[in-house]
Amino acid sequence: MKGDKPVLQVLKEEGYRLTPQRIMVVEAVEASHDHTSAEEMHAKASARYPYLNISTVYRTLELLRDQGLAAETDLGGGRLLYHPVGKAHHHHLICRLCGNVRDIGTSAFREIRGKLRLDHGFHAEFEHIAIFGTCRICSS
Amino acid sequence: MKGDKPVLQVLKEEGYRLTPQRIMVVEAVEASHDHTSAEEMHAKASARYPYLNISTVYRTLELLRDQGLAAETDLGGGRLLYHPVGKAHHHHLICRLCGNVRDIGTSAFREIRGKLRLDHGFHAEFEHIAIFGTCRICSS
DNA sequence: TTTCTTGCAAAGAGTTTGCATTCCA
DNA sequence: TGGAATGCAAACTCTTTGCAAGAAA
Repeated sequence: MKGDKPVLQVLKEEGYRLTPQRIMVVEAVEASHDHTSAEEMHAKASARYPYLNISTVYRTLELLRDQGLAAETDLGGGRLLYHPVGKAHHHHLICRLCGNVRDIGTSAFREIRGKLRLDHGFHAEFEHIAIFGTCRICSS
Repeated sequence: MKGDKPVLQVLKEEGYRLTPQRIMVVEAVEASHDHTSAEEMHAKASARYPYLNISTVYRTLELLRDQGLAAETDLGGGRLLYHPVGKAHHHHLICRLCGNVRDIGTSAFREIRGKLRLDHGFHAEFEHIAIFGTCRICSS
């Protein structure tokens, strides 16, 4: 995180050009409440700006990630997901049956985090854990 | 899990042919102490049986997975990993710096599992969690 | 103008699939 | 022998990259 400056302003100050494509991708990242893939962003942004190439999306996401302006997460499934930094950390309960994703806070993991450090000397990041299972509705 | 019968015996009883290729893959899975990718198995098996196609490896792994004879895990990284079933469940501490993977038991997660069920009615599977972070050595 | 960005197409990695050939039971 | 399994090549998904054309400052 680079303070609370708008992402576009940071990019500009770092000497990067504010092209329409980059603006679109930045907006797509900021609008992604949940984690979003490059292809989803491309689809979303293409609706408003038809001439946006998927490789530009990837390049911009790479730029944002390297600048610490977007978080890249690999939750499996063969694709990378992105989301704005600065949002509170959270984990995901993913139902195998209905596919529903529910976000939960980090409090439940606080204890185990300490335990891993104590027992294994391991500093867990525990930022975006995907927990698979069965949700309340589907298991009843 | 289908009892404790040897994998090859189960396959035979289910009417699948025991080809040299399948035997090689089954042995590769059973020999994989850690999780192993299809390509690693192919490389290993090819050493002894040169005419083993990678697509046969994939097909056999799919068969073993569907028969409940091998576990498939997606720990991210763009590839699927396989390991024998029957081994005790465990989780992984993966160091972002040195890449080292350390297995830990499930006891640390027992508590949180109950918590998720209580608080969210969510039945977590918690079988193969990948926890990223920094290991003892790298963080010192 | 001049360097940075983009688009396009091609190349990757990992995985899946169609089809003719091979081979196990 | 007959049906299942394999090998091969092509396709497929997601991502990266080289290079010429285009655009921001």
